[in-house]
Amino acid sequence: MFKKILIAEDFQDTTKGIVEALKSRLKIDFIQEELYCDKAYNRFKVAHEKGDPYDLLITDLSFKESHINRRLGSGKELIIALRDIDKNVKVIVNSMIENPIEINQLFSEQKINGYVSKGRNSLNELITAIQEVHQNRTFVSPQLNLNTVDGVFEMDKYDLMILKDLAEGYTKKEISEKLKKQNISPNSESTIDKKVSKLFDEFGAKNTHHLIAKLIKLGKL
Amino acid sequence: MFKKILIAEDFQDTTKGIVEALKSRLKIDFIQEELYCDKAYNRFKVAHEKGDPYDLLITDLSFKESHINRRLGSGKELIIALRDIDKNVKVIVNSMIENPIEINQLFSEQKINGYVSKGRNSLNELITAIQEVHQNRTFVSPQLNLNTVDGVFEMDKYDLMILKDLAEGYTKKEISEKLKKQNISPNSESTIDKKVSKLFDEFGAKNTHHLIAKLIKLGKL
DNA sequence: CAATGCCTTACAGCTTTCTGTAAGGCATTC
DNA sequence: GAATGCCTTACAGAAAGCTGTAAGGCATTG
Repeated sequence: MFKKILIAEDFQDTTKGIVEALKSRLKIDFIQEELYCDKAYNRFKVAHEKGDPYDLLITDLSFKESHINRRLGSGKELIIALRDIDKNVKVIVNSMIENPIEINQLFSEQKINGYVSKGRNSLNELITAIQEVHQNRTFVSPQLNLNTVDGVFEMDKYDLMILKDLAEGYTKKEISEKLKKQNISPNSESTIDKKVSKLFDEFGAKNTHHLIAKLIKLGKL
Repeated sequence: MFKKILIAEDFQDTTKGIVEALKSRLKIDFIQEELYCDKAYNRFKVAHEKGDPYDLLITDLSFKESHINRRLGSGKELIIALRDIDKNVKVIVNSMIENPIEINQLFSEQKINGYVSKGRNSLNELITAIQEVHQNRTFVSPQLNLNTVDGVFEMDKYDLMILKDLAEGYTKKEISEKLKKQNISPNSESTIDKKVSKLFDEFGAKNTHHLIAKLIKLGKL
């Protein structure tokens, strides 16, 4: 099992939960917690130079801004920086972000080894992820759907297009005209009405204001 | 000190971190964790009916959606429901939300006793909050600026309040009525219209959809 | 105390949103 | 090929959004 683990996570309660689980369930005794990306980076660098490197990083993606220490502001930046020091160190991301595109990029570009989506089972998933990654496999929280990477969005893509335009202040009439110009069908104002109304039900929104707000907060727009 | 504490929080790692801290630092031995609002509600209700009620609730505000159990979808809804059972139970909110308006509403309308903003020191703050609330005082994370508690809102806060309600699907008529009920002035539909129109100019938005989208992306809503 | 400017409010009108009904196109099923 | 279901579209009416005008309140200024 991993000997030295570095945790970068800015929520104190979350960090403590992870450390507790790692110690009790995986019997890992060297765990370093860091609340800031820069500090995590320094820890990692120093350990590497001393010839006693960390062999696993568990990091969040989003970090609150702070007045000091702001060279590295996100988990992604941290990973990129660490990859300059050690190309092969294992990395597991533990974050509430669920955007498939973003997650896939982390695997393909930052070469991360596991992705755990924070939630009701995330501590158990993290344990599994660590075990999988230790066996040189990758891990992704099962509830995430990373299938829709290439190509087939179809339905959703159409809806998203409309919603994006609405969020940018276009009226439905304007959107209808826009679609006609681009030879995209369906394109009637009426159909747009129906589509959006259907989304009200799906997302429990009262009206378009509400729907747009919800979708942006969900990171879908 | 509190004897029975109920924790409602859907991130498993966070929950474990809190439980660990409460047990080790406050020597509280009866702690119930729930990952769903509805389950927390049921726990609370049953305990109350049996004459062995919880005396503190620690809850998050945002909960991930789930397929089952969706009567209560947020911490706020949970608190409102619990207040029907027990008007006086102490409540501490532990959330990453930092919007002063929203937080003030929780104090004034839901009568919460403490608010801890998740972050690099939130576990320590939570411990302090519990001690303060146990002494019948309130607690708010010091980094939060909740100056504008009673009566007189500043320009910005007033505008933000309106925008936030719009983003939640309220119509301007409804918002006007809401303001009148709370004795906040100005409160006419007309004034709300003017205020929002002015914000269109300030933020270069074409209409309300656009404005809401921009403000959320800017992190102001 | 008259003049000025700013804010609040009411109202009018015009546009957009939202919802329901109805008709036609198209594919599937029996 | 008749029946069925789903999607697209048109249209209509009610509600809400948006914009401009006008009137009154209130404080400031000269």
